[in-house]
Order: sequence, then C-alpha cells, then structure tokens
Amino acid sequence: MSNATISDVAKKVGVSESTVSRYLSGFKVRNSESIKKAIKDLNYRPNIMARNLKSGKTGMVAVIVPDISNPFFASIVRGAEVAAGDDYMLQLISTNDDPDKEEAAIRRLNGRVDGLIYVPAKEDSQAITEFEDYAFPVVFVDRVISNLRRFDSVLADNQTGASLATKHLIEHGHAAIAHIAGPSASTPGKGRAEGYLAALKKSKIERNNDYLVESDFTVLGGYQAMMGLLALKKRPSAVFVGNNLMTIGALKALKESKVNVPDEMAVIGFDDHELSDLVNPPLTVISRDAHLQGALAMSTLLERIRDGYQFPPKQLKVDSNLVIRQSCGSTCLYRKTDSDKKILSSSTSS
Amino acid sequence: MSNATISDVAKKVGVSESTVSRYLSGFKVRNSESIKKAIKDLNYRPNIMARNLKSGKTGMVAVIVPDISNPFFASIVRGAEVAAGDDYMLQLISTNDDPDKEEAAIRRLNGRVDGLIYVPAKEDSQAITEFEDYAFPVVFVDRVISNLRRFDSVLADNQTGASLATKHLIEHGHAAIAHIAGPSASTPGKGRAEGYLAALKKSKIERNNDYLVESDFTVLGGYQAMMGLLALKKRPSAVFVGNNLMTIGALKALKESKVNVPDEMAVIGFDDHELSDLVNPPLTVISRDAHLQGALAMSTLLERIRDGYQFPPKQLKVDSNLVIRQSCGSTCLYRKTDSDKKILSSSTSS
DNA sequence: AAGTTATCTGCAATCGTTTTTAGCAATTTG
DNA sequence: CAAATTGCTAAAAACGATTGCAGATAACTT
Repeated sequence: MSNATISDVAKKVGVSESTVSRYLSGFKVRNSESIKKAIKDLNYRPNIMARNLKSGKTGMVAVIVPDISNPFFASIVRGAEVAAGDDYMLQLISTNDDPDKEEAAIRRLNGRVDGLIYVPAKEDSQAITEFEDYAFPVVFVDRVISNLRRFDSVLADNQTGASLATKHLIEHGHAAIAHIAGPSASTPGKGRAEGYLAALKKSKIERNNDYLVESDFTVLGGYQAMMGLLALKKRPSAVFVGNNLMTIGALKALKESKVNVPDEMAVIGFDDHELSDLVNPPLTVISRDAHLQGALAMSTLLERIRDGYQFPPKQLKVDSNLVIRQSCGSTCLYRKTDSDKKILSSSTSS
Repeated sequence: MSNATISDVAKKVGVSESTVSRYLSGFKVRNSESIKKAIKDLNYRPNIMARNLKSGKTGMVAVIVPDISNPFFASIVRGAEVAAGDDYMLQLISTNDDPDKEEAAIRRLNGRVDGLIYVPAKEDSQAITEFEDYAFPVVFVDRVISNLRRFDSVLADNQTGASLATKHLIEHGHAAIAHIAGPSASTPGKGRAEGYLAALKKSKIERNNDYLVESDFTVLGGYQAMMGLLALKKRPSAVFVGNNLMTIGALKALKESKVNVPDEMAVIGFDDHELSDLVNPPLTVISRDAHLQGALAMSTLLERIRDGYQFPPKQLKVDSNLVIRQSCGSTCLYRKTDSDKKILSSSTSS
C-alpha cells in the first residue's frame, strides 16, 4: 500500500535511480518505455517532501488574511488562487486581526512556503521584526506594515475612493457627514479617513470630531458606532461607512432605530456585495476589484520568487469606483445602464 | 543568510547532531543550556521538509471547496481552521465545481497533506477511482461521493430542512409551490428536492413538474430559473430556492420583473446570511451552522489521522432551522424574540 | 577502421532531519 | 567489590529524491 519509491522503479527496470530521475525530469533516456510502464505498474508517485528537501522549494504560497469569512478577503484569496494556477498551491491562515497570531503564523511558515501574501492588522505590527529572519518574499495586500517598504504591495486607492464617497454625499446637499472609520492603525482605516477629511476640507465644510468615529471593521463595531452617532444631540444627516462589515452593522442599527434611509440618514459604504443591490434601500457604495487585487498580488509574488529583488519594490493600486444606487437618495438612474448600475470611475492604477 | 542547520548547532556546542535533535524533542540532555544558547545565537530553525521526509507526516490538511468566495464555504473553511488549532495548517483549493479540477487537485495533494476535507461537485464523480491510490483519510462536508462510504461525512439535514421550508409555505396558504433546485447529481441538490417533494406529498399537493427546476447553485442559474418560472402560463405563488447564491439570483429576477415579494411571490431560501435581514423584504430562510459543519469535519479528520479507521465511518448531520422573516408573508413576529428572529428547530444531529 | 565527439549511464554525495545501536560513565545493587 | 542497572552520548543508517563526475556506449567524422 505504501507508495513505491524511485528505487523500486529503478530496480524493476534494471537501471539506476538517477536514470529514472532523469526520465522524470524530461531528459532523453534509453529505456524510457519500460520506465514508463514500471511507473504505472508500481503506481509510483514522487515523494514531494524528498524533492522539496533537495530543491529547497516547497511549491506553496501562504495567504494570511484577517478572516476568510469576510467576502472581501475571500475574493482576494480567490483571485490569488486563480493567478497561481498550477504553479503554486495556497496555504490559508486567518488571524482574526490579532498581531500575535500573525507573528506566530509567520514563524510557523518558515520552510513551508516560498512566499507570502499578507493582509496585516496594523501598520506598526510587531511582526515586522520577524520578517528580518525569514527568507521568503512578501506581498502586502490591502494593508501594509509601514516599516517594511522593501516589500511589494497591492492596495486600493483608499483616499480617492473615500473622497469620492464624501463628495457624493456633499453633492446631495449634506453637510453634517459622519464617517465610521476602521482602525487608524490600519492602512485602509487611515487612508479612508484621510480621504473623507480631504473632501470635507475641499468643500470648506468644518470638521466635527464627533462625526469621525473610529471602529474596528466588524459588524458589531459598525452597529455600535452608528448607535453612537444616532445618540448625538446634533445627528449627522449622512454617513460614510469605512468597510463592508461595519456597513451591515450600521444598517442594522438604523433599521432597529427606525431611522429611514436615505431620508433621515444617507448611507454610503465601502466595498460592494452581490446583495447590496437587494438591500432596502439598494446600497450606494465605493467598490474596487478585490479579485484583481488578489491576482495582482500573486503575480507580483511569483515574479519575486522567480527573479528576486533585483527590481525595486512595486506599489500597485487598484481603482475605487462609485456605484450609485439609492441609499444616498439618488434617483434610480442606474436602470438606464446596461450593467444594472452606474459606475463612475475614479482613479487609475499605477 | 541561509538558515543554520542542526549540524551547525552541534558543531558550535561540541556535541553530536543527535544530541541536539534529542534536546529539541524534549529529552534530557547534559549541555541543554549551551545548546539553547547556540540555537538562539545561530537563529536555528529546524528544516520542516527534512523533518517531514523523515516522519512521513506533513502537518497539513487540505480543504477542497467549490468556491471560497461563496460565504457558506468560507464559513466551513473558517470552522475547520478554528478546529485545527495549532496542530495542522490548511491548504485551500477551489475547484469551481469542476470534477476534473478536483481530480487533478487530489492527485497533486498526494504526499503534501495528512488528510482532506472535501466538498465534491457530484455524487458520482470520477475522482472516486483516484481515491484508491491515495493514502490519507478524507471527510466529506455538505456533499458526498456516494461510492465512498468508507469515509466520514458531515452533512446538513437537507431533507428535513427542505420539508420545513415547503411546509412553511403550505401553511401560508400556498399550493402552487416551486422549487429551484441544485444539481440533482449533488447531495444537497438531491436531498432538498426530496424534502420538497415529501412535504408536498404529505400535504397531498399534486406534484407539478414545471415547478421543479434544476439549476446549478449559481446566482445566474437562480436568476434564469426564476425567469423561467415567471414565464410560465400558470405561475407559482411561492418558491423555495435551494441555496444562497440561487436565492440572490431569484431575488434579482423578481426585482427586475417588478414582482412583489411576498404578495405576488413568496420566497424562502436555503442558508442564512448576515444581510438576509436587511434585504427587501427580509428573507425567510432555512439555516444551519456552516461553521460547526467545518469544525466537526476537521475534528473527525484529525481523529482519523490519529487513530485510523479502526472505528466505522461516521455520518454526522447538523440541524436545519427555519428562520422566519418576511419574504413568505409572515408578519413581523420576529421582533418579539430576543434574538431578533424566530428560530424553529427542526432536527437533531446524530 | 580508427579517432573524435556526442549521449547516455551508474556511482556516490547531498539535502537536514530522526532514530536505532552500541558504548561509556556513573550510579545502584547483591 | 563485582555485577547490574541507569542515563547520556556519538556514530551511522535511514527517509526519497537530485546532481556532478567520470566512465561507457553510441554516433559521427575522415
């Protein structure tokens, strides 16, 4: 039952192990036919571990995400998987945004993978130091660790996207605009808050610190943040929510508080979803191509694995688009386009 | 730069490699202090591949799912990951429901993993034959391959869940009840259709073949199936949709056709979602704990890896629950319960 | 046919561990 | 005090592949 080894094949054919090995590597070999047959007869499969030990390669790439059940990260992973094709297999790790888990995971990864696609929790994560030790290339996706500039990254254009969202609310006549932000220690949390503030400034709307609440990218966090905003003496009339999960939480809070969207509170989210269209009211969001982000990250990583760091690190960005539906009070224009929604492109990748 | 080996450590301390190895395995050793120091100084990390080659174990478990971007499968994976803890790492493979890809993946997995958690596309998949060759335990989740009874499985109670859904519609006065089913070649597609038919039979409602349409578990498939139902001379007044994605598609079709839910068409889905509550109207669904399913699968698998097949294969089932919201015309009772929704338990796991 | 070159082959070393074996010293036992 | 037991240790043999080297065929030259 236990698998045959290369030596079994060699013995059966009457050649040396090296000849079989060379046959397997595609070299021209005299008894290729009988080797082929013996391999089939013995159901021989090369032992990957032995091969890896010799070659020093593993044929594996790790992907560290906060939580695979977040559809956004699932899309990234899927994109990465597709881009990896048959060359590399994926190892998946969810960290729950816990830097300690990230550190432990990276430590365990040593010797198991040839590269890492990494969505870190915090820009100043302690795991930084660990990276010095480990000898595989890393590509950051969606978030970066600021001190690790030597690695590549594939981000969304958070600033532009957030400005676009805020501007959209302003154009609908809102001035009391809140922002439920992600952790300021995270790249998108920080970037989107910056974009929000920049848009306010540009329209000469004074910043109200009560309206900028920092949360944690979770449903519950979004719910609580929204409840907080509703409890304010001077309620905002519109809110830009910093990610998909917090948007769900915010909407739950609004529904529970019987606050009408968009009349009493306009809402715009970050990151689209298959169901955004069917929510009541259909949700206007900033969207970007997570699948593409994952695919870009993987191809960048594979390049590094192949060619090393002879070229300077890349900083890729994918577009953020505004998908107008009805949660900001926009009329139902989107029916007129063939894609069932109106998309305004914002920025180009670079 | 390249990692130090156990021999470097041994040399530095002045002992043999085996002594260092024994120290690492927790045996009592005379120079343990200096070995500890040398390991730290040299930043020695054991080479996993060498270790795996020697032990024949990989410390890895593969998870094969149709598509990780389907939140349901993402939950399964997450549950499996949590249950694996620090003992095993996960290798992820999406197959797009393509049996050929499944087969190729399983073939590649040989020697890379100690076990497999597997959501196959079809019950009669050709990949069956492959399994004979490979020497790791397998646990099926959500779907099985019928000829492989020797492996464990963790399924949902599809029949009961589907009956519950259908009965719910019947109790709301519907008799013209359609079912958009998944592929009949798949376990849940078949099981849920059976449950649907059983419930009709029990209520002495005649089966209408136009009302049982087989689709493919995708958004587009659900959309097209619903469009087909709407085009019928005698439209059904209610529909039970066989999975989450097809439900989204069906709702899109209804929205696009301006058919009111639940007045003109009652809808009940299979599998809950964080957003189901916020959809218009809030979606009544059959729900089961996907996270638990994944966790059970993993713990079953780890048991097999540890103890082998001395015990007969297990067939676990998780409960299906009815979550009543408003898409079937139920009044808004759910507010009265503390969990924000009314849950009727259906069956117990066995 | 003999010399030269091009192909292919087996041997042995190597990758970095773990584990078995046997040996040595120190300690306990009769 | 000799004998038996204990507690570590080093040396060597795996684990299953790949690869440099040198020798053996085979295939061309002239």
